[in-house]
This record gives sequence, structure tokens and C-alpha cells, in this order.
Amino acid sequence: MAVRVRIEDVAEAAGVSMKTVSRVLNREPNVREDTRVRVQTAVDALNYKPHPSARSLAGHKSYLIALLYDNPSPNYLMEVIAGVLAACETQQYNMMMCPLDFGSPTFMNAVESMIAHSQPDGLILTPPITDAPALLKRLAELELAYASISPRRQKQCMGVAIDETRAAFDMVQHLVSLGHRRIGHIKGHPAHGASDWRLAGYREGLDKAGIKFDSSLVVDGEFSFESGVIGAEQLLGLRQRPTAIFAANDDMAAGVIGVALRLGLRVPEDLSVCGFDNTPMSLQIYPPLTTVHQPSRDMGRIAALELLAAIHKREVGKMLHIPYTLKLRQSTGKLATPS
Amino acid sequence: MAVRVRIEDVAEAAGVSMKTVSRVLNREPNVREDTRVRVQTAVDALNYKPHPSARSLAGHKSYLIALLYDNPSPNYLMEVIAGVLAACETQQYNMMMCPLDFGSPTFMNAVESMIAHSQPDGLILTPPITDAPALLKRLAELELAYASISPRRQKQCMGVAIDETRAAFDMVQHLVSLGHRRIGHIKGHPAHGASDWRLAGYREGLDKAGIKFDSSLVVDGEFSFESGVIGAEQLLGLRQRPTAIFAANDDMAAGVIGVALRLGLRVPEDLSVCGFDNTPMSLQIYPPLTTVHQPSRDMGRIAALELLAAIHKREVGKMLHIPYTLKLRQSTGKLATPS
DNA sequence: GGCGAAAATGACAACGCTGTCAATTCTTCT
DNA sequence: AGAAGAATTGACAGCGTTGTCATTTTCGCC
Repeated sequence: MAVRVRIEDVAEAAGVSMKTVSRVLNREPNVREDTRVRVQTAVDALNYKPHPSARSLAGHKSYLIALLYDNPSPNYLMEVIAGVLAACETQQYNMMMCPLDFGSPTFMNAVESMIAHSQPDGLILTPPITDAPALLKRLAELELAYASISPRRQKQCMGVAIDETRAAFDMVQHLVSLGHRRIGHIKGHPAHGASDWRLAGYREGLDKAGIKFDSSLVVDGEFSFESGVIGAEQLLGLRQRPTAIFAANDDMAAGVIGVALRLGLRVPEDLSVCGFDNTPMSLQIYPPLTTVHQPSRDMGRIAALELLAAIHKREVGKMLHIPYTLKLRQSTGKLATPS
Repeated sequence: MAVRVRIEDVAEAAGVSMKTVSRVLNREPNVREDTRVRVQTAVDALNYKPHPSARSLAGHKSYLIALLYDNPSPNYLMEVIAGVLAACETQQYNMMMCPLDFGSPTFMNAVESMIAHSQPDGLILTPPITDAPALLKRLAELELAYASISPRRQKQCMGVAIDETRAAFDMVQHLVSLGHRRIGHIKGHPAHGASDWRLAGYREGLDKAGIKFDSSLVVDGEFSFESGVIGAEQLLGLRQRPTAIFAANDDMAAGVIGVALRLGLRVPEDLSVCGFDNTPMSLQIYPPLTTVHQPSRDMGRIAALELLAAIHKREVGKMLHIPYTLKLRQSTGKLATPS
């Protein structure tokens, strides 16, 4: 590789001092428009790229944001990552990945060590790490900025979320509109706020339709395919079994469909099934799954943009809510025989 | 945060010069054992972490490796990432993610720009980016080290792979052992070496079993669920349809199962289906999919370790082959009625 | 036109570490 | 014991930026 172009070279080419080039590059105020143009021209002509480490060292910033996650769905995380990277690119920032074990006793040690070593300028938290009290407390102490994606307690932090309760509510309304009255629900993992919100939306949906809540129709799950299988076995083993099952995510819904087929039930003629998340898999099973689409990539991008803005302006952002979409597919329908 | 502990502080605590501390930290030779211990003790006592940017600036290294990928399966990529991160952690390295569009005319510009900006010490290439001639040529020019995961041409580069041909061969043998003679194959995306290897293994498997190759039983695919659906419709629409279909990956196999169920065929009683990759989805469809497990996490880890070794020792590594596993599940079986 | 204030620019010292090379200490051999 | 050579250690100058603060230029106004 040819020798590196340095800020000094650009300064000479533009006939200004290094510091002025630095100002232009960092969009600092108090630079005359014509010198700004002159510098920018020199930068482009020389194809100058500032040295990240030098910037970081001199500027007392790492130009790094860390993405904290704990074993989420790869599909979900990859979408979030794509969004965060897109946001970082526009602002000369980098993203580092931080896989963590939320439940582990060394969780906070791992976080401390990561922070001490990498010195990120900010963090992006994904569920369920959004809701680790010890972590949030420590970040406040360190005055380290963070943005949360779908945190449980949304009032007190910056970040982005969708109205999951409303989405679940809409989904139940969809089932009701198809004629279903006995609607089962498989809950999500108790550590995730999403589980509560989706259950709440389920209950509100029943209320709205004037259907009495029946606790035997709600079973525990933990977002995994296997827990969906177990939940489905419980629900479909009931004397009066539900005609529709709303699983709190797609993986569990896939488990439900598997059990239904195994039991000789047709989907959706004998049983309607719906999930939440719109994973790629939801289109790859038979029948394609009715679900809720959460714009994860946008959420990653927006969370990162908020975080970067907060880092620059040193002010707190707000929790942003963005729209979701119901994906109505073939796994839900009217009953073949009127119940 | 408290004021940062610097190498100077450690040096003072240990009663040596900064340079000696640096030597201990970087495992350089020519340090007496007792001073090494003394320094290490001071490092631990003060919980000293070297400042990455300062190290990078002074050492003319970025301590960064870049992971290049183009829209692969999220499941696959997340496994690779986990492996690469694990390897990086042990050596004080960082990983950066580089999503790229392999087919785009700006592909090389994107790469150049990333390299110029981030100055990674090495790259990890994932399929199909492993096989971009322009990229490999440029990396050779730049003398930038890289490790390839499952590249098409394995002789000339460092990296890691499994014997995909042999795995496909084994899979066909499995189908033959169940009594199948008319075995269809849906090919993968032509840009991926894997497509060729798996097809080759399919043909070798037929040869071994003394089954004549029938080109009407091999159809094009491109690794997507949808292409699996189309391929299955072709194969199952044949006058004499196959009794088993070996799809070149799991997504396509899922498409095959969907079509089979839609046509009223039972799996595996009327049709055996198998895939490749052992994605989580392969366990979440009904019936669970027979497939080949590729240890992607290990492959990521090993590729990163090779790369880091090469960066340190400035010497070229070799292509490593590691074992795969056949996952025999319920989507393959004997025919219900002898054909 | 001249004055004071504000805007624009520049000089130079950090930032925290490693490379270089010189200085010191230890070995080994005679 | 002394010399040569090897092993170990240290002093110090960068690495390429930005922060600080001084200096110069421009502007508004009487």
C-alpha cells in the first residue's frame, strides 16, 4: 500500500493549517464557506481518510458503539446489525458486537471488562439486556449513553420500540373476525417484556370482542420451537380445544403447526395459528404463517442514530415508537365446519 | 469513570520502564521471568488495560480483522461471528462486520473504501466472497492477509472447509440404504462452490450405488426457499417422479416439503427429503429434516485463529479440513409402498 | 477611518503506546 | 579475573490526530 495521506498533506494542498482541515472534517463551526470548499476539494483530490486510531487517541473518543445481545434469534439480530451499521457508516462510527450471557453471575464483569477495554462511546441494548437493573445503574454512574431497543420500561430511556400490545390486540381481532371464539395463547419467555405486552394485547383483544378470559387457554412458553410444541400439546389436549392459537412468536407458532399436523389437524381448516416477528422461517413452513412484522432493521438504525445524536449533543433522547405490520397469510382462516 | 491507568503507572508500580511493560504485554522475547511476573502482577493489581487506539497508532497495526459477507443465512453468519469473536478475544483483537454486495459494480470500491478507512490487519472471507478474483488479486497486491471459509479454490489459500462432496455422497448413500433409486437433486446458487461440490457428491453417490445419472432429476435452484418450491414442482411433476429429493440446502428442502404436503404426499412415506446445513429451521418444520451439520462456529474460530497466526508470523497458512456430521431425522425413510 | 467585538485561523502540545537503538547486565569462555 | 558476546532493559522520539489558546482577520458601527 502506498504511504498514507495525512492531514498535514491535505493542509498543505489546501493552503491552510492542519487544524482547519480538522475543523472541516469534523463539521465544527467557524469555518468560512470558501475555505471549507477548498479543504473539501483537497480531501477529495487526495482521497484522504483520517486515521481512526489517531482521531480516537487525540479526541478522547473511541468512535465505537457496542451492540449488546444475549443469544437472540439470528434473523432478528442480523436485521438490527444491518440497521446499526447503516447508521454508523454515515457518521464515521464503528460498531462492535458484544455477545453476553444475561443470566450468568459474571454478566456485569463481562460488561465492565468490555467497557474498560474498548471504551465505547455508547451502547445499544437489545432485549432482554435492556432490562438489567445492575447494568442500567452502572451505565448511569459511568455516564455512558445507551439506546434501548424494545425495553421493558420505556419511559425512562432513549430508544425505539413498536406498540407490541396493540399489535397483539390487532392479531386477536383478526382471529375474531374469522369467527374464532376459543383462542389459545402461548406466552413468551418471562425475561422478555415482549411476553407481557403480547399477553396484554391478547387479553385486550378478547375483552374488546366480549370473550371471557379463560386461563386454561393460556400456557407458558419461552420463545423456543420446543416450548411451542409443549404448549401446543397442552392446548390441543384440552377437552374443548381452541380453534385458534396465537403464539407469542414465530418459532413457537411453527411448533404449534408441527403438533397440529402430527395430530392430523389441518391448518387453517381445523386450527388457525399465528405468531409474531415475521421471521424468514414464517414463509418457509407450510402453511405460511400469519404474523406481525417488526421493522427490526429500522429499529436498529433509529436506535443507533438516536445514540449518536445523544453522544454528540450530550443530551438525552426519547423513546420512539414506530409502526408494525400485520402479515395475514394462510395459517389463519375460517373454520371448515362451523363450531 | 476514574482516570485511566496508563502503561506509565504500571511501569512505576513494577519498577521498570514503560517499554518493558509493553514487552510483557505483547509477549515479546527477551524478558526475564522474574520481571515478567513482577510486571504481570502490577498489571493485574492496577487492572490495567492498554488503550487500543494508542497501541494501534504507535504499533502501526489496527488490531482489527474484517469479516466480509454478502447476504448469507443469518443463522450461518451468526455462528461464524461467534467463532471469530471467540478467537479475537483471546488475542486482543477486534472484529468488524462488512456487509457487501458481491454482484454490484461498486463491490471493489466498497472494499477499497473499507480497507482505506479501517485498515484491518486481515480479512475473513465467507462464501461467495471467497471467490471474487478481483478481490483476491487486490489483497495480494496490498499484501493483506486473509482466511477463507469454504472457498471454491482451496489449494491456493489459507482457511477452513469441510469436505462437502463427501458429505453429499454420504447423504445419497443414506437415501440409497433406505431403498431409494430415483433420487432428485435441486442445485444451489451457481455463484457458490458449495453447489458444485454437493452436486458432485450426489453424482458420486449415484455412481457408487450403480444408479444411472438422469439429468431430468437434477434441477436448478439458488438456495432460497422459493427456488426449492419451484424445483420441487418440477421434480414432483415428472411422469416418473423421484421417491427422494436431496436439496442442496435446508431452505430449499423446506420448500420441497411444503410442496409435497400441498400435493398430498406424505413425508417420508411417499417422499423422502433431505437438505444441507442443519439450520435451526430444519428442526422446526414438520417432519424434522435430515441434513448435514457443518460446524460453522468452529470454522469461524479456526479461520480467525489461522488469520491471526499469519498476521503475527507473516507466513501463509494452509487450508484446514474439519469434520461434518450427518443428522438423520424424520424427513427421510423407507417408502410406505415398495416402488 | 478607526475601534471593539466576533469570527476565523494557526501553533503546538498533548493523547498512550511501540519502534529504534543505545545502555546495562548477565553469561560464557579463556 | 577479564573480555567478548548475548540477553535484558531503558530513553526517547514518533504515530496522526484534536484540544487549547494565541493570533490574525473580518465585521459592524459611530
